[in-house]
Amino acid sequence: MVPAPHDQHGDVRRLVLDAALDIITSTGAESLSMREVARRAGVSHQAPYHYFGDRSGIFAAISEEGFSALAGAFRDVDFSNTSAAKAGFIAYLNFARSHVGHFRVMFRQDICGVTDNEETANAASSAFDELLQMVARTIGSSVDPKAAHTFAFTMWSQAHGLATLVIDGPLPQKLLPGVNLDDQIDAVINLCSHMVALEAAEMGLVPSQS
Amino acid sequence: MVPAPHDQHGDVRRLVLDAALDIITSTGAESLSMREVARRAGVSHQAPYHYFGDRSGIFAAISEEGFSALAGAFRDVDFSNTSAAKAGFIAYLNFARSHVGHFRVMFRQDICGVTDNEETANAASSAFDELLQMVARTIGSSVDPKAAHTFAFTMWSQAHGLATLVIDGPLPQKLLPGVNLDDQIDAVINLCSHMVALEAAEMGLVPSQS
DNA sequence: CGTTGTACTTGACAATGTCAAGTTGTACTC
DNA sequence: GAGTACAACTTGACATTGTCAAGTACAACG
Repeated sequence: MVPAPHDQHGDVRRLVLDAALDIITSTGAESLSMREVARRAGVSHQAPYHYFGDRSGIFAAISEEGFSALAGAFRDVDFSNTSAAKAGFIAYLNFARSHVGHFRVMFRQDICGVTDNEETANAASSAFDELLQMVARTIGSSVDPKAAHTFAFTMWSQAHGLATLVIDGPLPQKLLPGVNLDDQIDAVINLCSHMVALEAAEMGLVPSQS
Repeated sequence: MVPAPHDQHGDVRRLVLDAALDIITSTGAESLSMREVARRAGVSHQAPYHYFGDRSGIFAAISEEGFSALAGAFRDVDFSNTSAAKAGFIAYLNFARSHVGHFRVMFRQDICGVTDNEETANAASSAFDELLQMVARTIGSSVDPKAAHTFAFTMWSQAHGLATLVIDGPLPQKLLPGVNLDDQIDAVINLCSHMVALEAAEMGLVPSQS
């Protein structure tokens, strides 16, 4: 299901995907209608089906794209100025906030279809691998895999929960008066990073940094 | 829009709500069709509209119910055996896993409608208040409100991220071989609680407990 | 006994998801 | 260079959906 081999005029697949992302970003994934997507992409109402099979095919493609981009974002993190943990949190939040459409879809396997698309699964796996490497940077690589996994799930939960509550959840409405969203996010990230550093230090593997 | 004043035969409102929750729990919120709900509840295809106005009205009602139940779950937490933090994490996860239908809806204001239903907002507020109390139990009540808020958002993010990744996300597929889901969840909760306790201890407000 | 209001139901219609069957153009063979 | 094959669409059709409008039934109140 790779892009067409001979695509002469404008890449319809991309047009469709971008139209879908637009809709998802502005009105959410549930409101995505195949016909509306087609209309925005300027093609017939069946063209999207040609490329993606059905709605969940579009979601699966978006999900794959999202996980690839997330893996890339992790890979490009600059660890020189802060702890690996903090840099990771920031990268995750930046990704979520700049890829709202992708983010809203990629963790929802209920809408990506049970047809757990292989490419999507691969993209998700490589993002997870990057996460594990970030964890290794934080707690060292000599820890046993079980503990490393638990640590990874924990950091992932922290970042993911924050991103979710910011994007779709009620966090922005719960801000204390006078505190703006960006500052609040920073504060939470700092606290998370600090807690992670304390834990890592207690594990005796790396010195507390940050 | 409280339940009808004189409801003689079986409570249709409840039937509709339960049918909706069934569908959401098993196939997700997007696949909820008003007509299917009506069919399952054994009423005409317009009965749900009478009570809820439209789709988002049903979601708002479910959301309200969910936040009330969550506030109740927080209120009923037994703090005698563990730290407040750990008890809170456990309560949150238990709630999410036993109320999948509610949980899938309540944090998605995109589908609950912009008509931010007042009752829903109140229910959400009281759940958040309970959370703040739990935080006060953890870090003491003498901390300034800004720091307490940040702490609350942080713990909420941890719990919420974990719950989300477990219920709709890919966490269950990323388990190490030989580790089961419940044990992994426990391990993450333990780590989170420990980190929170370390942080609280460092803040010098309460002794590290757990 | 008439009025009012709630709790629905029935009917209708435009829009949607999706199947089936065209149409067009490129590519490759013989 | 005619024929075949195949990708990349389009057009048409149909059951199903969300939602508006109008009806019916029945308790409560005066």
